[in-house]
Amino acid sequence: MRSDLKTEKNMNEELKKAIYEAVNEVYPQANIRIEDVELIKPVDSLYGDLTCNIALKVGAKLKLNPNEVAVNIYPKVWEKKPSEIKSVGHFPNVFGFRFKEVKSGFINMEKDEEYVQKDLKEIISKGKKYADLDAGKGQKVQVEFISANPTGPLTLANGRGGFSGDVLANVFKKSGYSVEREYYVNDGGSQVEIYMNTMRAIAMDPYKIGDSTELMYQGWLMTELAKEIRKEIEKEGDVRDLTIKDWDKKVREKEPINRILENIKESVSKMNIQFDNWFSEKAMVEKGEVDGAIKSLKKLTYEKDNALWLKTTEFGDDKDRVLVKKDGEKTYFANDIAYHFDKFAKRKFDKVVDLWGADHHGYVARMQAATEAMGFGGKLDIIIFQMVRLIKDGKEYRMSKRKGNYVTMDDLLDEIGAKDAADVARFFFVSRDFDTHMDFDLDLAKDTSEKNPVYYVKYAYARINGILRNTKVDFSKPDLSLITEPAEIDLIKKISELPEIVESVISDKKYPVHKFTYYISEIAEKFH
RNA sequence: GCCCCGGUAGCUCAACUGGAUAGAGCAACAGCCUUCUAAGCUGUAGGUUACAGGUUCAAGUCCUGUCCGGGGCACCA
Repeated sequence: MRSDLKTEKNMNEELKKAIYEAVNEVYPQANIRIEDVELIKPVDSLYGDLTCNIALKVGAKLKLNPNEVAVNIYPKVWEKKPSEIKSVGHFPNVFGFRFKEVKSGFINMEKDEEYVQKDLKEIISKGKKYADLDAGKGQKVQVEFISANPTGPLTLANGRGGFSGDVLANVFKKSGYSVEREYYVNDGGSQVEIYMNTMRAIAMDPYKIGDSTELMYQGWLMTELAKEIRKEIEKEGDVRDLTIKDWDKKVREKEPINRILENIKESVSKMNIQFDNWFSEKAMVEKGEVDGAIKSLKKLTYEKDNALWLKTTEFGDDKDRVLVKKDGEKTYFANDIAYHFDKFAKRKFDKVVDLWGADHHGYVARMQAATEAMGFGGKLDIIIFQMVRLIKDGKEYRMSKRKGNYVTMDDLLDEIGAKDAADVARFFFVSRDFDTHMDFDLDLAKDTSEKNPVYYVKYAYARINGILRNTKVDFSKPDLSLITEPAEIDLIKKISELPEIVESVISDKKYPVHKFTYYISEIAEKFH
């Protein structure tokens, strides 16, 4: 089955071919290959809808004036008859684009009106399915994001990773992939033990920790939770004679990790994110999967200083890494390898995308190396996103000194205050390139006027719906000949860029989802 | 010391992967509207893309070096 989008792509290919042939007819000595012919979207619609720079290249090669070259080439192009399009039929212009002008050596082209109308027809008939691609047909992809340790609440950084991951998963779905969203719960390993021990210590003697110490927010929350748990234990009976062992047992019975995980799940749901899977590290370890994964890598490991090492340097890492420590404990890295082994070997994902904060970038090389060592090279993409600061009243915003400088997602959503706070946060967090440090402007986020880009877009959406409610137009039988206003055509052209944008986001390993926020702002602007 | 990311208008950021006159939103300024306030509408101005070289017909974009900011360099997780 051939989608209309493919037809457009094919037409572009035909156009390229026609240009290529035209150049070789007029300037055979330039030795232009078909790959040299580029069709580019101009920076400004002033220059039309599509442009070709081939005359600049030929001009440079043959030391000729590019303008003259362009003028000599373009008439030949539109003499060409594309092979395939004939059957499609009725376009007065066979390529969907007609010649506009030669300027600064560029051959500028304009999209044909009938072609624009055809786009509109497709947009109307497909509705929400417009720009659905089949690029990922039959492919399983997993997006893993947030995955914050269940030892504290979600913070700003998790907001960025969370919303971006969720949006990326949507884009994959739009591109035809079967998508799974996953949260990796780090509930195993020695870190949890340390956490439990600290909880027990605070619960036993909450005043020792006291109010005087400058604790980080996570520590602060931990203290609150430990005090709460102590109160519950006190209700159950006299605590004066309890031993450390008793305390340990009782604190564990209160399941502090699960409580925090529940808190995280609530925050995630407030963010309108739905995970398909909460993957427990602990459960994986208990199933013995780590040993299995290590075994599968046996040929690439060696013993040194009583520890077991993986030769990650053979796959581009700058040093080898320890899998099993000399005390016999497995490293976090070993668990992570098992986790990714599970994703690829057991669950058979064709592609996995992990979203990590910038503080994990040093971990990328070894994870990629391990993935390659396991035989799944090229299937893992790791997105590193830069840090987030919260700006309020023009200054970096911190919570009270006692709580340190962690700002939780719950606090942020409360602070924004609006009913649709999650939408606002989503838009803001997603609107920056992953490589850019982000300042989250709280004052702007709280503004509900059109100054706030989120509401600018939302109001446009509301107006569109208002018009649709009151209109008598029958969209099942649109009269396209009524579309003549330049503003209308402009808007349709913009909307019809969507398939291209979806495609470009998904095919770029950096997955620049921020493009969508700019795109919808432009649509809203053209609509207004 | 080494590695990663950034440096673009007063501020926060874009720039479709090397193309044309570097664009938006805030803020600023001018005018209009409103009984006042808040807001709104129209317009204006704002740039040697950190700096110095290099490659190219063409560089914010690629290469080299320097400076500044952020992050990271565990048998931690």
